[in-house]
Amino acid sequence: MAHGAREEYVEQVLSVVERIPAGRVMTYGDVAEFLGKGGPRQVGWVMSHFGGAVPWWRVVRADGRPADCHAGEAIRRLRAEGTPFAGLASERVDMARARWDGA
DNA sequence: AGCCTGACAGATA
DNA sequence: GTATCTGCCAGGC
Repeated sequence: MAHGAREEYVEQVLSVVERIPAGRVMTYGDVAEFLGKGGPRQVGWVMSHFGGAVPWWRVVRADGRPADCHAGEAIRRLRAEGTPFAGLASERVDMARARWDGA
């Protein structure tokens, strides 16, 4: 389809994010690597424009911290669904326990 | 084409 | 711990 490449990529990114179980997270890089195309920045681009329809708070940066522009809201939602954090007062997700590979 | 920007990542100081 | 740089891929001008 025309300009379909972009929309198709958007669809694929959103479908992966949609499948992330509650209490788990994926990094931007993980999503891109799982799809086998694009990169962390492309996933970020998709989320910024179409992420509103999926559990966007389950996509975090590689260090376990949500993106800066919605950090507070994301952390609140992650805590609400029982996502493990690096510390009680930490704003970083415990990646060793919460990281999901997409399988 | 060139240049800047970005919900990123890794390395380095 | 923070600050900065480079690599990455795509969009907008």
